[in-house]
Amino acid sequence: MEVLAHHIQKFIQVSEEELAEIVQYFKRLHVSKKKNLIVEGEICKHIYFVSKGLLRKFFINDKGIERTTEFALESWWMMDVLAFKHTSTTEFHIQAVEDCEILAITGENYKLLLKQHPSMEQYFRLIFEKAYGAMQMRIKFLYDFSREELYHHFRAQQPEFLQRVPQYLIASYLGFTPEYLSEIRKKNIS
Amino acid sequence: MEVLAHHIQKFIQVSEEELAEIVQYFKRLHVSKKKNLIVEGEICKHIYFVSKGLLRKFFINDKGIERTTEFALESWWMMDVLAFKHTSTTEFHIQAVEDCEILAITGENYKLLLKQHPSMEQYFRLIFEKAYGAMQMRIKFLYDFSREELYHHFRAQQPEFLQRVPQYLIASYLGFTPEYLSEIRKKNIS
DNA sequence: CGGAATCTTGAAAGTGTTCAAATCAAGTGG
DNA sequence: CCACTTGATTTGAACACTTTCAAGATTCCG
Repeated sequence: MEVLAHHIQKFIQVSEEELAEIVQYFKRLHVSKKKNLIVEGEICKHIYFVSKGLLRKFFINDKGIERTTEFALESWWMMDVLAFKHTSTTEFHIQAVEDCEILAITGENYKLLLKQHPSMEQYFRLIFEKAYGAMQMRIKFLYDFSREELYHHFRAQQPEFLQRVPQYLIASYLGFTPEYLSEIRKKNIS
Repeated sequence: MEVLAHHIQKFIQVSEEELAEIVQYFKRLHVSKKKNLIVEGEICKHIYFVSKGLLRKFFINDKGIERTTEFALESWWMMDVLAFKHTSTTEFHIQAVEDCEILAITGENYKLLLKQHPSMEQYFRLIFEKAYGAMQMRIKFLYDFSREELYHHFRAQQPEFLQRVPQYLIASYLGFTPEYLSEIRKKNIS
């Protein structure tokens, strides 16, 4: 819970007492490597905060191939926002890449939390502003770079993932095949 | 201003009096076709609400080609969130595709508005939630579909744009060349 | 040690781009 | 209202980037 509490304090001013109340809306989950928090077709009842470990979000296309759309590590939020907002079925899987400690909050508790603690409106406004901003830049990169350039950019900007995530998931995230990643790496034996 | 007022009321409960105060934080702009609201390299001082017309956001890549990353029509917000948050230079241009009526708010007024009218925290939290959700789905489509499929999907989901936006901008938005769009269209003379 | 999962290799096939030129459409000034 | 100029769309051939498939090499884990 301390990781979340600390994260909230980075964004808004809130007393220790209120913070103690806030974190009680969350429940703690342990998820071991390769286990799913939610799978395609299920009603999306929670959003997740990573206090330890690394999650990925992916879907399976009509050829049966997994495409990873997001990673989340410590202090990142992970969710299917739209499915959560509407309490509808998700098209995604959320899976642990490493053993994880997760804080989860249900839709009901989310609404209650925002009602009882209006300063959390500001916290989530800031979180979503930031997440939206990151997505706008991500779209730009997807439009600007070739697959090979995406790899070099990812490698330069987020080297921690290369340490913690197997190659075939990196390829899945960058939108190409493991074979092609292998080829790119061969060219840059540096 | 009515368009914005109406939009706010769709998301939060707010009295007519407060609404009247809220809209005063915005200034009204007329932007004629092909004119820019902001260009690459400028400090991003505003976010924009489209009350009439159609905007696009684009950048220019190293080959000098424009890539359109977003469109916005009536009642949509348009912004470079990150540059706005940090009052930094933007990498984007925001341009009118048609003659537009725009409501703009500065960073200072945005902060003031949120401070004076806390219910606007909720409004923007909901706006960003939704925008973030839309982006998550957009990323999924970009990962899931070929360029040709993206066109068919766009055509099916947002036909109003095909009416209002020239083909070369559609191509620019879908991430391919006008020539290729032409080829796709030829195959589907239906 | 053995088996499964991951990573690499290379050739053939596909998807989308580039370039140059032709056609079509639209707005402007006379 | 026509003629002209510019902007937008189409065509086709050659090329580049990325995938597919099938196989082999390597690493990880029980």
